[in-house]
Amino acid sequence: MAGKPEPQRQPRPEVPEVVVTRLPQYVRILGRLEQEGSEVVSSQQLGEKLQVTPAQIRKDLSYFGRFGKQGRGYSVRHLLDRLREILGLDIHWDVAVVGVGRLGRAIISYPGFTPDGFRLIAAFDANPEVVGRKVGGLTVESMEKLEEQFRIKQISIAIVAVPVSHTQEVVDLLIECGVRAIVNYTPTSPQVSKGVKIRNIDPVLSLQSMTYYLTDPEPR
Amino acid sequence: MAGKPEPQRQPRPEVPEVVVTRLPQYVRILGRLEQEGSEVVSSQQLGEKLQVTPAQIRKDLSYFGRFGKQGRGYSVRHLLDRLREILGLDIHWDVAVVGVGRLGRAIISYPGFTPDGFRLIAAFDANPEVVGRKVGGLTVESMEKLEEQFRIKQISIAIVAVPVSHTQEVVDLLIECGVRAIVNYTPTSPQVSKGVKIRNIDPVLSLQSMTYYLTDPEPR
DNA sequence: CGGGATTTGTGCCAATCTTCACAAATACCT
DNA sequence: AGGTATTTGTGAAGATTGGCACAAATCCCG
Repeated sequence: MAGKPEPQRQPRPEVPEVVVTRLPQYVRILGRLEQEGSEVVSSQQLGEKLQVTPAQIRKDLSYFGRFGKQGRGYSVRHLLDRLREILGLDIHWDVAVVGVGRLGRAIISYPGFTPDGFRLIAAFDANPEVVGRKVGGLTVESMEKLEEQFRIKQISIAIVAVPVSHTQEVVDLLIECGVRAIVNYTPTSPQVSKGVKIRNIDPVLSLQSMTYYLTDPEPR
Repeated sequence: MAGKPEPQRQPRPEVPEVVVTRLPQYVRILGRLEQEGSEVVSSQQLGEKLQVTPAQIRKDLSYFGRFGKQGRGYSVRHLLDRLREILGLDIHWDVAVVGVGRLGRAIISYPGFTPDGFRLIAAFDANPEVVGRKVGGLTVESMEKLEEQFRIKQISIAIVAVPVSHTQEVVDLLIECGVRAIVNYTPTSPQVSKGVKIRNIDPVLSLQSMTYYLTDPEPR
């Protein structure tokens, strides 16, 4: 009756969010190390590449298990596999873009954006002049189709690049359609219900916070 | 001898970096409030718009002075002016882009990127086929011209969008040329010397950390 | 095969950051 | 004018996060 055993995911310990945000960085470095042919790496070496203390890396990893070997370090291949599994990067994710203005088009067209494991499968826009156009291999659909498409295709990740004035409204709609993860490119911080994750990509805020230090006489 | 009095900047208290990163968000909201015609706002109201506790806002502001009035709140206009001053947003900043590939072009062409007070004034690329081309009103210059241009024009902010393999090298060069603030669009975390600020814009990391929660049975 | 060198995982402490809670000041209402 | 309702600024408590330092395990070399 029961099919092949599901890839058994570990039960979830209580993990601080900061820790989770660091894991993809570890994955990235480990990926590069693997490509370079490294088989083993220590928390020391990893820390140097990431500007993080070795203790932090070990502590972070310890939330999920014991992956290293004393006196030796971590198997690059093994740790990479485990971390991908933990992050859910071992399965494929479908992603849709909402808002196909200048910014949306740039996101869709930029090849480096969708990393392994993510696939852009739909794009939506409210502007009738944009609907129907092909952008980077995708045909832009109307907002009316959004709900149906998200439900049919079970899309749980959305990228939002609509005008500021419509952001909250669109975010609400997406959540309503079952989306649980949103990358928000608009210069706003939309409110999301519990259980929904949102990440704001906001280069302007970055710029504006750095100028604080530029006006400072003494370097910090 | 002495010219007109310099706009006297306050002496700098010891301010946690997280606080500084929140200030631009306050500025943004205050800007919108001002446009809407609000004259006064309380930490309570500000907090609701930003999903932050009122206490945090008051504490953040208290690092820089006393801007509010008990029983009333903050003058939108006045607080906005003070924060802009504190962040150095009351003066103009010249910015240059290094790396004019797909991503660099998108950044340069996207009108929403450069907010008030920032101006893109130069672009550089190593590829001879790109050098000399016009992109969004800028003529791309060769990397050989970079040092001279940065020094002559006293550019202290750079946006980096070069290939991963050249990132550290370019960052080192920029710092050498006097740059003290860098917005890095490459998927790496370059090392910078003390006194130099860098902000990494890395949507892929955002995506990859959210999937952790998507694989979780219980919503967090 | 034995001893020194590495390196992990973690208990514990330190540092940082957030929130509480309240006195003091102001506004508003009757 | 007096009394109630707001709202700030902040000291202190609380929560979170980061780092030290060491026992235990493993490796490596002669």
